[in-house]
Amino acid sequence: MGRPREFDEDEVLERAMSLFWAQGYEATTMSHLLQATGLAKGSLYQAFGDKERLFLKALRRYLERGRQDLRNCLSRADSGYEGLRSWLLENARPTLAQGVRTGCMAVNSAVELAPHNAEVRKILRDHERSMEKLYEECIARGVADRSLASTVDPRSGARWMSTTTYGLQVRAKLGMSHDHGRETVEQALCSIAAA
Amino acid sequence: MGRPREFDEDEVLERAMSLFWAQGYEATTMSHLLQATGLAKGSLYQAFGDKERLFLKALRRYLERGRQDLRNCLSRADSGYEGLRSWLLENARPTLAQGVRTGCMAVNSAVELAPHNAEVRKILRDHERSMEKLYEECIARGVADRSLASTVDPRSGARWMSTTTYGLQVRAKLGMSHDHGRETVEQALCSIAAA
DNA sequence: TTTTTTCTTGACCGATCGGTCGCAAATGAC
DNA sequence: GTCATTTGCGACCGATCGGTCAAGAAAAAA
Repeated sequence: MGRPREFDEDEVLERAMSLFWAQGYEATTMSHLLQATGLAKGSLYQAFGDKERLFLKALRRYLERGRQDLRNCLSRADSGYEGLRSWLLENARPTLAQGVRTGCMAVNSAVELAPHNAEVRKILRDHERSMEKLYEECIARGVADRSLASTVDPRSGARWMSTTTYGLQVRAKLGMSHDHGRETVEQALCSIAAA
Repeated sequence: MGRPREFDEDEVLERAMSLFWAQGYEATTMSHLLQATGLAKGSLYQAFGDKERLFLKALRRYLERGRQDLRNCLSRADSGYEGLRSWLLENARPTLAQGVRTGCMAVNSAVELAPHNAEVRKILRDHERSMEKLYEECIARGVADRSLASTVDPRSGARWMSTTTYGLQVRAKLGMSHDHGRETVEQALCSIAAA
C-alpha cells in the first residue's frame, strides 16, 4: 500500500557504490550521490538512512560480489596453484572507471575508515577471514595435487595471499602497469610453488 | 628584519604530519591543525599557504624520513637477504599512535589522493622508484653474497618488495597482529631466498 | 469517493568547511 | 625616536556540508 517507489533500489545502490569506490567516503558528498542517482534528497534519506548507512550497504554489496568472484575464479582453475595464480593476476589488472584508478574498494575503505570506524573494521575483517578461508581451501587442494610446495601452511599462505592482493591494489592506485603487475605475481608465486 | 616567528616551523610541520598521517587529508580539518599546532589561522596560512601545500610539505617530510630509515635498515644488515627481511619485519610491526592504527602515510595517501591529485601521485611514484632503487641494490648484494636465489631479477624483486610492504601496511589498518605479520614475512621471503 | 499510507520534492536548517583580511604587536634599519 | 617589514590574532566570509521537514502526489484500502 502507499505510493510505490519510482526508482530501482538496486540501481541506486550500484551508483552509490561506484562513487564511494572511486572517490572514497569523505570525498563523496550527498550532492554527488543525488546527482548520480537522480534522486531528491528526501527520497535517498528515507530509503537508506544517512550517508554512513548508505556507504555500509554499498560496501557490503561490493564485498559479497568480490567473494563470489573469488569462488568462481578458484573453482574454474585446473590446480590449486593455478587458482591462486589466476586470482593474483586478476588483482594485477589495473581497474579503471571513467579514467580514475579505482583500485579495490575493500582496500580503500580499510585505509580510509577502518581505524576510526568500528563497523567498517568489523565488516572488512569478516570479509578478510572469508577470503582467507577460500585461499586456505585452495592451498590445501594445491598441496594435495602437488602443484604447491608441501611445506606451505594453508593458514599462513592464506594470509600471505591477502597481503599480496592488497599490495597489488595499492600499486594500482599509483598507476602500476599490467605488465609490472604480472611480473610481481610471478615473483610472488615463487614462495609457494612446488619445487 | 620584521617581527620574528614565535613558533618552530619544523615542530608545526611535525604535528601536521602526525594528523594527516593518522586521519588522512579530507578528514583532517584546519581546526584540527590549528588546535594541534597552537597557531592562529592567519599564521598557519601565511607560513604554509593553504591546506594542500601544508599536506604536501608534511608528506615529503614523511617520505624522506622513510627513505632514510630504509637506507639505515639495509646498511645495518649482514647480508642482502637479512636486509630485505629486517625491512619487511619493520613493516610487519603494527604502528599505533594514540590508539589509532596509522599504518603508512605513503600507502594512505596513495589510496586516498593519488588517483585524483597529480602532484601527490608524482611524489609517491618518485618515492616508490627511490625505494625500489634501494631494494634493487640490496637484492644485487644478496645475489652476490648467495643469500638470495641467483634467479631473482633485481628489478622485479624490487617491485615485489614494494608490493609486499604495501600489503602489510593495509593489513595493519585492519588490526593485523605482529605475529601474523611476521608469519607473512617469512612466507613471502620464500620467493627470493637462496635454495 | 474518501481515507490512509507511502513516496517525491525542494526549501530550509545549523554547523562547519577552507580561506581572507585588517589591525595590533614586535622586530631591525636608520 | 620613526619607519618599514613581518608576524600574531581572530573576526569574518561565502560556500558547502549532512540532515530535516512540510506539503503535495500517487497508489491501495475503505
